[in-house]
Amino acid sequence: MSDARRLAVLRAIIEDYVAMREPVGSKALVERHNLEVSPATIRNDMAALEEEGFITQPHTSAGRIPTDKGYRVFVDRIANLKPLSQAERRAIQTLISDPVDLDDVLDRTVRALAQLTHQVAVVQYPSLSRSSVRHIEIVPLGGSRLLVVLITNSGRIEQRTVETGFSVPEDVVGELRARLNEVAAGRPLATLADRLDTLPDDFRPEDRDLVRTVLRAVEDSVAAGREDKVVLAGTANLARSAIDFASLSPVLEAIEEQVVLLRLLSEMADDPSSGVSVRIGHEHEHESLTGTSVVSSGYAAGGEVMARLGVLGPTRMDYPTTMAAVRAVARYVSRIISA
Amino acid sequence: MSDARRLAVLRAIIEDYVAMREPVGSKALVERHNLEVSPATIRNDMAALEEEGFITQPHTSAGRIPTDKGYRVFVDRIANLKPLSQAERRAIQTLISDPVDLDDVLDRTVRALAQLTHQVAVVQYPSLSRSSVRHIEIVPLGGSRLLVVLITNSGRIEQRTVETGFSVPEDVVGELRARLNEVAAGRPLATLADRLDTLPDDFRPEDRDLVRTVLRAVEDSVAAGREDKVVLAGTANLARSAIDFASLSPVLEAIEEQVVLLRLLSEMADDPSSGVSVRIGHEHEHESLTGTSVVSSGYAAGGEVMARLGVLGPTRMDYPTTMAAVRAVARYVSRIISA
DNA sequence: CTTGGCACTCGGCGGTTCAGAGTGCCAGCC
DNA sequence: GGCTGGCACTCTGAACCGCCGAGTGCCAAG
Repeated sequence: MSDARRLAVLRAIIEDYVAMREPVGSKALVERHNLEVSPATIRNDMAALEEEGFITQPHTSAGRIPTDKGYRVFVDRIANLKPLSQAERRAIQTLISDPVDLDDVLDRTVRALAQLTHQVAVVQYPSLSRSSVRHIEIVPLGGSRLLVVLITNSGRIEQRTVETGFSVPEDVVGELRARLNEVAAGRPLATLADRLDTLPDDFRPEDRDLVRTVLRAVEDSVAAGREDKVVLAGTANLARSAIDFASLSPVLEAIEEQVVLLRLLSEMADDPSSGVSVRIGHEHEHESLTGTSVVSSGYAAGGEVMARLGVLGPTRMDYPTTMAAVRAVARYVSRIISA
Repeated sequence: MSDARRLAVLRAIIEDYVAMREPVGSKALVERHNLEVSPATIRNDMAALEEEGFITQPHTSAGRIPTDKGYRVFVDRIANLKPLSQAERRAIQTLISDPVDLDDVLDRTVRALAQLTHQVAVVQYPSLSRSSVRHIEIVPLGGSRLLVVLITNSGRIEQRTVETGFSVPEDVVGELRARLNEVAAGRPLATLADRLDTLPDDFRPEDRDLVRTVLRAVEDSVAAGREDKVVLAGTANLARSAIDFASLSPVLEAIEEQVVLLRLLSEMADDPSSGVSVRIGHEHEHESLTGTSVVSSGYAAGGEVMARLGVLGPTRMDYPTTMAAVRAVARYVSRIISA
């Protein structure tokens, strides 16, 4: 038995199933793909493929559908990324052009991704702990409250209101700001926590408590649970792709619980050759998301990978196109952010 | 015919229909509510109510369901807001406690609202044009770019990167910041545009272009389409409440298209007595949202109404409870923000 | 190894039947 | 005049049935 043909059959089954959304039979297969053998031969191949666990029958006397394992070998060994059309490339550029700030970039990015893939798109904000300080700003809010604004090299801006316990004179704020930036600017946020104890020593004794309060606010931004943030788009695509109600609800819930999404993304590591990462169906740990695949890619700011973006869709999805779109968008947004 | 009883019948029909999600018949009605008349009598009342357009039959020989008009008189004349339970009040306070900033407040608020009402919740960010300047911050980003950060009295923070065309010395930035805040602080953003032409005159001639650039960035934040922003939660509740697929898709799309949501909210004005506003089914103009009602309320920062929050749900919803929840959350968030 | 033939399986579709819930109407009653 | 019980009628939804067709597995022959 030709091993190459069997893979061709698997490919054909997946392509047809993705397109038609219906179990595909041996006869339809030879008609729509020029396999140059008879249906009976295909049936033998199918039996073998089923034996190996790549395809399955919903019930006796129905066609075959791919299993998660089947999709996996399709992604790994059979399919190639399908290059984006000229129009699609232009669409990405148009959609993400002229952003006014980071929020805007990510918002447009996630929309572009949703539109391109017709699926639910997710974009993670650049990780704070992997960013460095561009500027720390301190703004008196009147009374004894200060607003601490942290601006990172990835363009992300975090703010915290802090209660100092006493009113801070304007000139002290000014000096504090100047000194703080002198010390912190350019420094990775992750290393700031280490110096939290020693940093105040550089300041006048009477200002040290104040410095500690401000630094704690900065550190707090990076603290667990605070630093991660995602934007979503394309939820409406769910209604189109889902077949039944039951499959829709758990996905909506996962989307709502952004923690789940974040865990999902952080579990993934890009394939070095394609630059994207794919989790198919039960490959991820979330029971309710069986039937859902994730295609994601890291994106970079200033050369270093900062966060991930990607899409969620039914395991029955067009992987080559989706993977290509995710990769293209990730590359483009990296360029924009690093600029 | 007793007019009071007819309203009681309408109330009973609505309550049962909301609870059971099925057309309700005359017999079931007398059994579940002590109306103290026979089913036949109720049938006469029902015929009259149908005549007036408050209820309708999906088909002959089925029970009755309320029409949008029926819900309307229910909300206006029959039902009272159902006070929240002690547990619910506590839930609101717990969910929205200890916010770190405005984003956090609104995020928690929208989640609380979704959880309380089991529906899709929407919270609009405080309107910029109704806010005033608390502080304008200018941060050099290196090269010829500046980051302009606008902080409003409602706690909202907007940022824009501007290209000055030349590198601006640190001390000019410092002076600019100081002078700008002197002039702008406390001033309503809406009036800032008016002074856009005259403001630069207060500065040194060589700095005026720079001032204009910065001011344009501020003004740009308030410009149409930029200033409106919403947060959403509870999308997963849709899957629970919707009966069929067709009713779900348009709502998801409207949610995606935040413009639609914003228009929807801005069309509404609070009833002075209850403090909330209700749009039922076709009462709003969006064809695809027939079948969807909106319950919303304005919320205030510092005494003035800044924006709206509310929920979207099926016309078949528990209005008394929903309205009470929306009102309670609006009041609570107003208190938090104004603090 | 491939192929045509063949018997078998099973889901989905259309048609039919049936019970139940609900209605409208009417005549009688208070 | 409004309320009520009785009655005939309507319509949906569930259950049932039988058939068609797509699809399979197996086998014997090429």
